[in-house]
Amino acid sequence: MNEVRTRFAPSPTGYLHIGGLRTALFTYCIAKKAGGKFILRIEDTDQERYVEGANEVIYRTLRAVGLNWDEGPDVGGDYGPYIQTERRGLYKEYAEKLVELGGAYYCFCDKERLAELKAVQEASGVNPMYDRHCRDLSPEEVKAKLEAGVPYVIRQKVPLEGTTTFHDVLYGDITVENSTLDDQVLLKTDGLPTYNFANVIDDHTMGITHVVRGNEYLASAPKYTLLYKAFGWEEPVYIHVEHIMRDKQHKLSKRDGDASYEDFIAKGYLSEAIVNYIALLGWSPKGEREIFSLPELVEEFDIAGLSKSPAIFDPLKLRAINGEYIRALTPEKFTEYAEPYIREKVKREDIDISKMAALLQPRTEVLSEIPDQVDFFDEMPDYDLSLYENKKMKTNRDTALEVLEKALPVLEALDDWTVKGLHSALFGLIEQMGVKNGYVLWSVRVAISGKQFTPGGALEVADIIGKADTLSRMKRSIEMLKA
RNA sequence: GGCCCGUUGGUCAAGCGGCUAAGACACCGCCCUUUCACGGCGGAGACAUGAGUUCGAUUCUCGUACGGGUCACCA
Repeated sequence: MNEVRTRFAPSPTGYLHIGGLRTALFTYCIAKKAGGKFILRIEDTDQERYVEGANEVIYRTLRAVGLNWDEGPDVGGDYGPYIQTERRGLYKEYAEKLVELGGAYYCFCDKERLAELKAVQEASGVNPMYDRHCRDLSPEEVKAKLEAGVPYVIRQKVPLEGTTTFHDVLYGDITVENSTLDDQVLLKTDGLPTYNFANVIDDHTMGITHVVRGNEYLASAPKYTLLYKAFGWEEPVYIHVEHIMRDKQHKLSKRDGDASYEDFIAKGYLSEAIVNYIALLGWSPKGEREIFSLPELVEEFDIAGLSKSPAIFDPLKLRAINGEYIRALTPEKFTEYAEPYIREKVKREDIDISKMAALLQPRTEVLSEIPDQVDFFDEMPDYDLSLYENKKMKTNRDTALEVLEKALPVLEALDDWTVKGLHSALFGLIEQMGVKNGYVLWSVRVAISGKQFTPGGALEVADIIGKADTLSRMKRSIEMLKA
C-alpha cells in the first residue's frame, strides 16, 4: 500500500491568498488523515513575477496556522529540491525525453510570428491556437537549427484526433475532444518549464498521490493526462476545488484588501477561527458541529464533503466564528490578546486590565473592536443628556438627578469598593427607594460612562475606574443635569 | 465566441427516487438581565426553469436561463 503524499505548491507572489490557504488546508487534511506526508513546493518558474521575501510569507503563514510540511524547501526531504528553479535541469531532461517518446517537439517560432498568428485567428473569429508550424519539422531541420543556436521552446504534441478522459474525484470523468487542445509550450526559451509541465514532472518525481488544486486547472487537466500517458506514468488522484468568491460574480481578490491571511490577522481575527471558517467554505462536515480545531478537522475531513459550486465569503460568519473562539479562550489568554487593543485607548495605570478583559470577552467578536468599547475609561466623554431617558427603566433627566443625588452620599460613605460592596450599597438604596434595579443603575452607569453601551454595568464600571473617579464623574453629571 | 463546470432560504450548506426539505450565520420576536452582549426559547425564509424517465422527482436524462472557469513562453 502506497503512502499518501500531497503537496501544496504556491507561487511566491508576496502574500498568501485565503483561497490558497484553504487549498493548503484541504491538501494537508487529506495527507494527515491518511497518515501520509504533506509537501511544500515553491513554483517560481515565472522569473518576471518574482517577489523578494515571498517565500518567507508562505512559510510564516503556513506555520502560523499549523500546516507544517514534512518535506519542503527549508526542511528538506528525499525528493528535493523543492523549489522549481532549483530543478531546472530536470525539466529539460524530461522534455527532451518526451520528444524522443513522440509526445513533444521543438518549436522555433518566435514571438512575433505567434502574435501575428493570433491576431489573424482572432480577426477571423477562429479560436487562437498554435498552428503547429514546427510540429513536423524533420530531425535534420531541428538539428540544424539547434546547432545554429536558434532559440526554441518544446511544445506538447497533442493527438490530432480522438478524445481524452481524465478523472476527478468530485467531477467524475471529464472527456474532451483532442482537437480542442492546443500544443502548449512545455519548456520555455529561458529553459524553465511552464506550470503545465513542471507540475506533471514534479508531482510524478515527488511521488505525489493526490493533487488538490483550484478549479481553474480543470480545463487544462486533459493535457496533463496526455502528458502522463506519453510518459507512461500513473496519474495522481485529482481533486479540483471551486473558488472562494467575493460575490456571485467576482472572486475574492487581492484588490478587496481582505483576501490574505495576514490582512485578517491584522484586523484582529484569530488564526484558528480563520482556519475553521475557510474549511467550511466549500466543504461541510458530516454532523452539525462546525467548530473544529486543526487536528479535529483532519479527523473529520472527508473528500465527499467538498462542494462543486463556488462559495461566497461571508465576513459576518467569520466574525461569528471568531466570536466563538474568543469566548472559548481562557481568561488569561484573552487578556493577553486583548491588552494591546485595550491599551490603545486606556493609558491610565491604575486600571485592572484583567477585570476589564473579563467584561470584554463575551462581547467581543473581533479584537479590533475593543478600543471603541473602552474609550471612556481614561476620561468620560461629553455626552447627551437624552441618554438618561429610557422607557423600559422608566428613567429621564429628572429621575436621574434625583437618583444621583441620593446615590452620591451612599457611595461617598462606601469603603468596600468592590463589585460586591457596590452591590450592597446601591441595592440598599434601591430597596430604600422602593424602585426597580434599573431605575437606579441605568442612571448611575450613564453618569459615570457617558455612553449608551458599556462593557459591564454600573457596578463593574465603578469598580474598575475606582472610587475617586466614580465620585467626580457623578458630581460632574449632577452639575450637567442641573444646568 | 469554442470547450469545461456549476445552480437548495440573504450567505455557508445537509440531502444522493418517497422527508412536515436539516443545521449554522444574518434577520425578527420573547425570556434572562442594571445597558449592550453572552445564554435560552420561538419565528419568517429555499429546491433557477421547461420537458422527459418513473407509481413517485430537490435527487436521474435532455433543453433553456443565469453564473463561474479556460482558451499565454502566468501559475
